[in-house]
Amino acid sequence: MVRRTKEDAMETRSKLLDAAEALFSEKGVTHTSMMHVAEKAGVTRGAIYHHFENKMDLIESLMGRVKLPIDEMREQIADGTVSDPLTEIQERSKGFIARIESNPQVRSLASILLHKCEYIDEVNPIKLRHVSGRNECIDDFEKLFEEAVKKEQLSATVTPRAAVIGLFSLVDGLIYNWLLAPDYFPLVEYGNTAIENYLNGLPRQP
Amino acid sequence: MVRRTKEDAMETRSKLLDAAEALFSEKGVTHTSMMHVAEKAGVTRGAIYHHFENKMDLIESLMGRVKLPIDEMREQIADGTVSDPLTEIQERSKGFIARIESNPQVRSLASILLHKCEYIDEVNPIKLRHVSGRNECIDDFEKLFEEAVKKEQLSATVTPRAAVIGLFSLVDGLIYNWLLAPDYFPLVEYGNTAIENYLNGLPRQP
DNA sequence: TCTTTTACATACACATGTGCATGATTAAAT
DNA sequence: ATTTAATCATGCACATGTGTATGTAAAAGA
Repeated sequence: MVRRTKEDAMETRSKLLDAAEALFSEKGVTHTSMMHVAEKAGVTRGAIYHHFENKMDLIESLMGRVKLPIDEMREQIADGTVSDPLTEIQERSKGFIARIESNPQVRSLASILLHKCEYIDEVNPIKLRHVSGRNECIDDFEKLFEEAVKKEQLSATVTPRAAVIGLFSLVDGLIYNWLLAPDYFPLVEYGNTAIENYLNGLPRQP
Repeated sequence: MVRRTKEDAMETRSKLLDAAEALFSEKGVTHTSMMHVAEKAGVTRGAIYHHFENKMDLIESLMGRVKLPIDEMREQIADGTVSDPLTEIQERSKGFIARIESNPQVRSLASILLHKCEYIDEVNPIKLRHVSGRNECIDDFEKLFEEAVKKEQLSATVTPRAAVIGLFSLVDGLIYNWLLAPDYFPLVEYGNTAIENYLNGLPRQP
């Protein structure tokens, strides 16, 4: 078979991305060759190099295909100020880990980001994808914490930035460890209580 | 030069391990070849294959050379029961991240474990090194939390295991994010307050 | 209908990495 | 003093991966 219809081409492209996603999250990025991806997708390497420039381009397309939880959060957070910033923070954090557990594709990408690739240098698109939207997201949450202090939900001694870093680290650590061994603990159950405990531990207004 | 003294041999072995450690944490494990290590150590590949069987053996020796913070904690925790388990937990957690920041070699290994290798399968010695002592360490901390409940420092509603998972995830996340961009936040300062906040948020005895 | 372009397959050239076998020289053992 | 064995260096065979150039048949366009 050669030169099928345009819809067929998009389908093979999707199959290639699916194959890459599965193989990357299973065997790691560097341990997966283009031939592995092609075989899994049922085509030859030529098909890959027609749709993508190289492995990096393939990875970028893979990452750009899904909206990660962090991107979704940013969109929701953008629309105006909230009345109860502290519970807003809590709900968004819980929704974050909930999406990791419920959505298999998001889980695969998170696994690739956290466990199946090596952060070698600054120009690594995987690393960029990981930290770019994240830093902006941290800024957004910092504003929420500032609001919480302003509304006297939290003590003025709370450093918003430090509070955000702690919260994000907690969420990251939960996901990191859960993906390492998903049977070891229930992510949403333990994660939700951990988030609650952390937020409850922040100094309140006397 | 060939066949030097036995002390010389141990020195070249050390140089090889040093070179591997530096290169692994800089360029990633899979992107570092045996020739790179040999060149950095000032020898040829033959020297490596004399001292180590293969890359995996080199990695294992690398990991076994230093005592990671988690190993140190386990030793200290073993000697008898403590009077104040909650502050014991807090001090150990703080000491953990403090050692990451202060000891460059520990920091390098942590960077390799968290960012510079791919967890491909179960027999990966790096992954084993990472999770083996860890699970036992979790068990130890679980006992400390049980003690804290028994001594009525914490409410009986606290699930010790969930509390440990949360604490470890927080510490892991802090280290993970800090190693990703050390200039982004002060690890010990933010980390200590985050740990305090988390522990303060655990339900207390009324 | 004819031409052009697309969507791949095939094949080649090249680079890189590994494992091992062998060689050379001297420390260590006898 | 002689033999043995350790410490590397050197070189070969092999495998794997990449990028690209070229071929091909059908879809798209004119």
